[in-house]
Order: sequence, then structure tokens, then C-alpha cells
Amino acid sequence: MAQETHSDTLTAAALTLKDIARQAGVSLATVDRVLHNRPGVRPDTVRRVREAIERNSFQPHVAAAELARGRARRFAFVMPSGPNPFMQQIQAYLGEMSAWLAARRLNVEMIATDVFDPSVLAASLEALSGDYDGVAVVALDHPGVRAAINDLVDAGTKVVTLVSDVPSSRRHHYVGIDNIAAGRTAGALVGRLVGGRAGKVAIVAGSQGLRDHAERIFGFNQVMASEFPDLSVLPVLEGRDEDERSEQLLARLFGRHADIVGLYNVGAGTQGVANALSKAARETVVFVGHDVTALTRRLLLQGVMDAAISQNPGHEARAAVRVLLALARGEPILREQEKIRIDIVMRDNLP
Amino acid sequence: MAQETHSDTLTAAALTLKDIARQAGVSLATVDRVLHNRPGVRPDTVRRVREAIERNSFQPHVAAAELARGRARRFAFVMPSGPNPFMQQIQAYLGEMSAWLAARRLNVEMIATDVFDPSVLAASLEALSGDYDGVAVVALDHPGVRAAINDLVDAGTKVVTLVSDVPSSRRHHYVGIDNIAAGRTAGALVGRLVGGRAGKVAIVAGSQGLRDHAERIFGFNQVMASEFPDLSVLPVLEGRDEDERSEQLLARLFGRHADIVGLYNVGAGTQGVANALSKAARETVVFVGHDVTALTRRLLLQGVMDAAISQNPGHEARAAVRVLLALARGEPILREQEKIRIDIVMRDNLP
DNA sequence: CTGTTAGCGCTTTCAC
DNA sequence: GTGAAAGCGCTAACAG
Repeated sequence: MAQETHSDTLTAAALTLKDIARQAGVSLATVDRVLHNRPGVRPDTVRRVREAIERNSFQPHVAAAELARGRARRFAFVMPSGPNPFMQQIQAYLGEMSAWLAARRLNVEMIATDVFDPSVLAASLEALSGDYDGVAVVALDHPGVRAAINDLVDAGTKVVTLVSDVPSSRRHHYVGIDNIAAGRTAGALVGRLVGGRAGKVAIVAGSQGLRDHAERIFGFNQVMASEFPDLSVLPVLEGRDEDERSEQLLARLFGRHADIVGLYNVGAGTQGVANALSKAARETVVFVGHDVTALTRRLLLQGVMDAAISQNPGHEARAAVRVLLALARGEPILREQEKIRIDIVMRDNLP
Repeated sequence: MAQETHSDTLTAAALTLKDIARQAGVSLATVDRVLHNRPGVRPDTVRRVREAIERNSFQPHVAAAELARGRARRFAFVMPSGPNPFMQQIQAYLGEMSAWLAARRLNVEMIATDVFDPSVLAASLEALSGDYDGVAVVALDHPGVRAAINDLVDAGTKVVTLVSDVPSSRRHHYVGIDNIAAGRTAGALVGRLVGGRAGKVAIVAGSQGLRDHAERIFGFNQVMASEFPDLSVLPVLEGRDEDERSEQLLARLFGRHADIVGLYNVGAGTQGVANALSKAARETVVFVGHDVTALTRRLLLQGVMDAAISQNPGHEARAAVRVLLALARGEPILREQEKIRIDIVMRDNLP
């Protein structure tokens, strides 16, 4: 009855290994070997089987594969041990997935360690070797850490870096944002929200030695220099992500400059920054920072903060698990799905 | 060797139906019946089995369940038949999932129909009854459509509304954004980016009869009225999402008002809006619209558009599939994961 | 190098 | 009302 209606089917085929085996004139086991690039098959046989697979665009049934392998998969998440609200959120979201994980017989362990000490981190990673199918790690970019990651990879463990990358290692995937682009976004927001006023812009970071902080600052300065000539960026304050220190440094800066119109907080220490702003009665300063936490949420609602650049921690946690699982199964990764986007959060689109 | 390291395991248990059966003193089949609320089990037996399940917080193995049921699941996506770039993106993303779908033996069919004619849409939906495990539909909010949705639900089909909701129906889930909040976000952006100038703000919508457009306008006006008293909103232009018409209406408006500082484009017809702006040489007008398409991407890069409010079409496509699958399997839905966020996209965080 | 076979943990008849 | 048993499509021993 439905006129004007046109239908179009995606997906099809429900062939099985057995069908492929028959077409290629071999046994189940041989097809399985070819499918998983296992040794011990004559090149010619490999070719015949491959052809049969191609010809039918055969897709093995994941559920059957999962069931047949019997043992559960083990993943480890290596995360900073300090009381970092962002990391705690990631852990909380992993907790929310526990039923989902259990239904798939996936074991996820959280391993807290001092990720800021390269030798401790490297040792923690080395200790994991052989015990896990996959490891997600919030990594410091350091030669010792890189070596530890490469060792894990060589041992057959799938490795993804989380939030902070080690691009020089052979990790299989990075789950996190492009921090240069995040810094540029922050710059564009500060510049635009200042609304044409001229003046100075302050930057508070944890440390310029941290790769992600350095990259954000780089992107921020890029945009400032090229697009907002009326704004001049002051030297970076290093607050070590601590409230007290950030507040003091900033208070001193406010004392010296009356014409600060914008402020970019690159890392944590947000409460300190907010305190400095309110004590100096600089409510009109445009304040842009990172991440949606209980605190930044409140500051956004109060109008103290104007925007937060955010990487969705729930998405990061789930993406890390899905990527490790896909890697372990040999499935392709849905790149678009696993990409972590740079979210701009203002009061009205608070998640 | 790794000092300073503390570990913590999530998930556990790898019990099977058989274990539960033994503990409850019944057979496999009975546990299965209880697990799926199937009839034909004495209340007392049900209780005993339930207790055993609870006691062990037993989670059936999805892979085994999936394998055992044999037949593939069928889902239908009912979408507008016109050449709408946003809808085409959703379809493209479904296409990208085809290997993923095939590996899970999921069949997804696209059904194109005139979703703007309630009787045609209702008929299309009725025609699906009984043939599908799940249906995702871009729905018009109309009594006939509501009835058709409810009929599907009664027939045991899982139904999710996509992009546009029918809240009064008994659909199982809505995959899409909160359009009032989206309008508020647009309002806040226009207001803030105007940067303190006073003046008028124009709104171009497809039609105020469309639920999502009406909601966005509502949210937009809310913010304008309460937070930007220096800006006055002009009456809504109805461009029917057509380029030509939008351009003409807007050109006439520019002719009558010299002090327009902001522009909110609620729906499509974006090219027409951009033309009107450039022909009237109103480059300083703050222009905020919806969705990231090839066109809006270009306009953002050129600086013609200042921001786009976006709902990630890839995420919507995948969320719809995952939600239908979870509903069909009786699994819980990861609400946080499936929630569609309101993305603010500016030039520097273009995805 | 290749094939045979016994499960993996559920669902689903079909008996009782 | 309840139980027994035959698969679902793979993987992994083990035999040849």
C-alpha cells in the first residue's frame, strides 16, 4: 500500500566456514588457518581459500568465534594514581559498563601507578607482559616508556595510548584528542568572545613539559598571532595543576596588568584560577578552560567560565575498550566512531 | 617490581546457565524460560531461579545466545526520500558499518518514503509490521504516525525515532538531540559572538510547523529575551528549506533593516542564506546555523559562517543500530553512550 | 601440510 | 510444567 516508497538492502550473505571450505575443496581447519594467517598451509592452498573468501565476501560470525575460543579476554587500564577528577570519570564510566563487559566475558583491570615517573611507569608496563590481551595506558612520552610499550607490542599484546599519546612508539592506536587543534579552538573562542576589545591574554598551564599542555599552548598561540592582532599573549604561568599556586601566580599577574581581557587555563587548578578572578574582581575577563567536571560545570552555569574545551571521558573509556576488543579479534576499527572529538561546551549545551 | 602500583579488577564471574540450573535444582530449559519471562513455569520455580540468578549476578553470554538463535535480525530505517544531505550522511555511515553488521548477522534495510506526508508515512510503517525486529524512523509528529508506531510496538517490533521525535507515541527510544537546548545554544553563540553591539537578529527557518524547527526557535528566543536585551529578534522567515526562497526573503529583510547584526538559520537552505549575505555585503553579520555538511564546512572555513550546531550523523546512525540491537536482545542500553550531544562546531574544531 | 572431532553456552524443538 | 538433546558456526587439540 505504501506508494512512493523505495527500499534498499544493506548487508546480506550468511555463509559459513563450511561453505567456504567446500568451495575451496579443503577442510574447516584449513580455512581457519588461512583466515587467521596461521602458518602451515601451502601457498597455493592459501590462494584458493582466499579466493573463495573474496568471491563470497565472507564474514566469519563473531559470536561463534567468541564462543569457541572459550577463555575470557583480559584488558588492563594503566592510569595515574593521584586524585585527578578527569581520570576518575574515566574509571566511573568503565564501571558503568560492567554488565556489558560481563556479558561479553571481558575482564578489565584498573592499574594505578605514577605515570609521571617514567621508570615507574615503564616498570608497571613491563610487569604486564604476557598476562593481558590488551593494555590501555595514559602515557608519558619518554624513551623508557616507549621501549616498554614496544616490548608489549612485540609480545603480542594490543596497546592503545589514552588521552596522552606516545606517537614514536608502535602502539596500535591512540584514543584522545588532537591537542594542537584543541588549543586552536580555545584561542578562537577567547578571541571571538572578547568581542573586539584590545588587551592582554593570560595563559595558565600545569607544565610546559607535558606534551599535551605544550601542544595546546602551541595551537592557542598560533590562532592568537594570526587572527587577533589586538590581543597580546602574556608569558605562560606554570601552576603545576595546583589550585594554590595557580591562584598566586595569577593574582600577581593581575596586579601588574590592568588590561587583561582573556584567560586560557590549559590544565587543572581550575578552582585557583576562579578564585584569582573573583578576588581581583575581573568578572569581565573571558575565561576558557578544559574538561567538564563538577567544578567547571558550576563555573559555566555561574558565568565565571565562558567555555570549556572537552574530551568526553565516557566516550574515551568506551572507545578504548572497543578498540582493544576489535584489535584482539582482528576486526577492523570504525575510525569515525572511535575518533575523539573536541567538544566546545558552553552553558546551554552542557551535557 | 612495580612499586607504587595498585590494581583493581572490574567484572568477574563466568558462570553458565548450567550452573544456575544446578543451583536452582531445575533444568537448562527452565532457567532459559525464566530468563526471558516466557510462560509455563510455576511461580514458585520462577522465584527459585530468579534467586539463583541474583545471588550470582549471572550474566548470560551474549555470543552464545546470538549463535544459538540462528536466524539473523532484520532492522529497517525509514527515511525521507528527498535529497537531504544530512540524511544522506546517515545512510553513508550505515554503509560504512556493513562489515560490522555482516559479522553480527544483522540485516539493515533503508526504506525511503515521503515522511512529510503523514498518511504516506503511516502506511509505510504499517507495511513493515511483522517483518522486522526493529525499525528506526525519522518521524513526523502526527496522530496517524503515532498510531502506526504504536501498532508496530504492539506487534513486538522495537521502534526508535531518529532525529525527529514523536514523544506521545510508545516508541522505545529517541535518538536525536534536545532541540530546545540546541536553539538556546545557537542563541548564546549569536549573542556572545556579536560582541556587545546592539541591533537586530534575523531568523530563517524551514517551517514553524516542523516540531524541531519550532523547538529550536523557542530556545533561541528564550536566551535572546533573557540575556541579550540589546538585541531584538525579527519575525521568523519561513524559507521551506529552499535556497531560492530563503535568499529572496532575506534580501528583502536586509533592504528594510540596516542594523542586522546576527542571523540564525534554523534548517536547510543554507546556500541561499549565504548568497543573501554576500550580495548584501553583510559580512560582519554573525551567522550561526545547523549541521556540518560539505557546504557549511566550506562556509565555516571561509569565515562566512561563525558556528554550526551539529548532531553527529555518524553517531546517530550507529546509536540507532546499537539501541535497536540492545532492545532486541533485551540488553540494557548504555544511556550515556547513546545520548546525542549538541556539538558546537567552529572552524578550528571541524571534525 | 591437512583433516577430524569435541566442545564453547546458549536456544529450541519435542517428549514426558 | 518441566526436562533431554540436537544444534548454531566457530576454535583448538590431536591425528595422520
